[in-house]
Amino acid sequence: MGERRRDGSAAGAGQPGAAGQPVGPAGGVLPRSFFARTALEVAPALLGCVLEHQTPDGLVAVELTEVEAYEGPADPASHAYRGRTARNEVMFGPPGHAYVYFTYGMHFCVNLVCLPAGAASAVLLRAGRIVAGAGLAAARRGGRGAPAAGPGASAGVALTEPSAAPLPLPGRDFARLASGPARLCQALGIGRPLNGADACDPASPLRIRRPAAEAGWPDPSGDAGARISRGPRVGVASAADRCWRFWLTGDPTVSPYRPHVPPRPRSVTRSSAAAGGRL
DNA sequence: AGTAAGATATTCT
DNA sequence: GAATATCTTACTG
Repeated sequence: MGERRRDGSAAGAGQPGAAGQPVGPAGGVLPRSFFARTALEVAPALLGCVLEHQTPDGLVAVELTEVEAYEGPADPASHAYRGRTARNEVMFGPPGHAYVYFTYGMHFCVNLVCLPAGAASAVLLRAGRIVAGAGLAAARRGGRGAPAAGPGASAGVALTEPSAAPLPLPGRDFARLASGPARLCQALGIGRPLNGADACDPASPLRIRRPAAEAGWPDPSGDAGARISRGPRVGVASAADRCWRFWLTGDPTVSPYRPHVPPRPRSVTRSSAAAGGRL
């Protein structure tokens, strides 16, 4: 299980046309019944599906390459582990909706809710390959050496010059556009306003579509199953033994696994220094 | 290559 | 006050 690849050599292979136009519509929107199962069942089935966000600036779509399942009360790593709060309320709602949360004071992450209303379960969308709107995605990401996103920079970025990041990007940069849950949100322009959006509604700005024509989907037990790997979730301290992270084997957009790193003892913060901390 | 530090919302102790 | 489902930049070898 812990197989992982870090090469980006094949990244350009799936890049959209030089004009950055959509390569073609994916399949129809996933039915709500698709999400009326446990996150553990939904997660691997989501791989290869297409998440798209329509805004006045344009459309950006990604094919999901990496996801993680989070169950509710039985999963110590889940936001729902300790019950309902203002933040995780959407997790307790009907399936197929987006649970967007803000973390580390800077980043957004997006989940898709599973199980019927009343139960809390969701799949975290960790990475994807851009299949439409790569130019817009790159502009949102700041072109390349994007300055660290300040609060509020992830969602309403001023796009004065979309051509600032012409395609094709170098393979490595293209692969990194949505490689990681916060990067994925930034590339798609997903922010707090989309919390609760119905991804199963074709009229919603945020939609989840089935693959255009994936052999073996949605039954991963066939040949397609060989392309899916699984391992422990990234960055979770508790329940690290649960292998609830799923990704497309060898895909360059999948972020390398990072075990949870316990925070270093903070040396001297402003507040502690002001309080008279020694050094 | 790897390691360190910073930004700081939300929740829990 | 401390931890967290993160990412970027700056530094060292």
